[in-house]
Amino acid sequence: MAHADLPRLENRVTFLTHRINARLQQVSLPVISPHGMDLYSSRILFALDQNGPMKVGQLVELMALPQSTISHQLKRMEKSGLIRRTRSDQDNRSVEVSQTEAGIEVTRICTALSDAVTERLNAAFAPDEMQALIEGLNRVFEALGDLPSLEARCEELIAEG
Amino acid sequence: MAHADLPRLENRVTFLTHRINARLQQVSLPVISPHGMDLYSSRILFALDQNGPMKVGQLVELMALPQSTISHQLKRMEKSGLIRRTRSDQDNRSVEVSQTEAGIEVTRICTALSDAVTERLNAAFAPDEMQALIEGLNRVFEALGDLPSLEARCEELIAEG
DNA sequence: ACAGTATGTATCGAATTCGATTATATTGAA
DNA sequence: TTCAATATAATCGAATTCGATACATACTGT
Repeated sequence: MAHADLPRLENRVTFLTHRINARLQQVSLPVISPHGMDLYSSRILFALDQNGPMKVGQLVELMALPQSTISHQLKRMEKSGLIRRTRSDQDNRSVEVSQTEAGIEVTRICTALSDAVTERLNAAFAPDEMQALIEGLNRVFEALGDLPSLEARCEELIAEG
Repeated sequence: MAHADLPRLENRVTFLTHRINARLQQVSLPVISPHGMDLYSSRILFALDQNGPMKVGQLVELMALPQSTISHQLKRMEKSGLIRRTRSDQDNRSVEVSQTEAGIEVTRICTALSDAVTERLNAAFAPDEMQALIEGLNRVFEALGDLPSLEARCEELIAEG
């Protein structure tokens, strides 16, 4: 419970993931921004390519981003001709998102980028290490899931001083 | 080399780190935004508290963000009275950043938040697992370091089709 | 000395993010 | 059937991000 056994900033998982994302951004933008893409839109295309058409809500869930952020991304992607948005027949509230021909073409870039990164990381880890890392990251994501109790604990720590 | 052995989006390290960051944002903002903080400024305060005064360039390095982003953050943090910026005596080009009294006070919130998250994650992992995870993430960060060759490999993959 | 280059930050402007709100469609209950 | 509650996505507006550029100081070789 003492403070002393808590790690320094550079050894905290969430700080490390921040740095990884920040650096990935620097690697990725030069490759994909010439095609009018960024990391978010790139992942959306990747997901559509992998899963087929998806509802907006599913993309929000997958990306774990605010709904308005996804909505804006999709609007831009539609405007630049990468995706189509069509209201579902079953439920007219929801919207189905699918790649256009142009989108499929651009997805090749996104896939290549992600594959290049994945190759690079696979080269830096033994297969079982990589597997453990992926499982660990999934567990981290899950552990962040119960937000209310985490906030509560936080208030507690603040009160403790 | 075949395509088939590359993992799905949900099992790629960089996508997992993205989701972790996105979810962390959702956990954190309710706690710190009432105090005028966000994750970036929170980490900057944490770093200053841990390391003492730092130069702007050191913060850029640590945070792995664009220099202009850090500069803007610091400007806002100075404006809201959390930090001081003073030009270095040794080198008048560089600027030393340090916490103010108010900044030290707010740091308690930032630390509590980070500690609450760290506690939560420590509870979800055995100590050696956590250690392996941290080392793995550091290795991921390093592996993303050699940007030119990564970009080159990417172009190669695009060309291959 | 001093031109040329390198280094360290700040600023500018366009694009993006995101909480709050609005718009629309569906469901359920009286 | 009617209408309140819920579900889904788009829009609005303020704040943030970030590449490009400007600016100021330090270094270097001649």
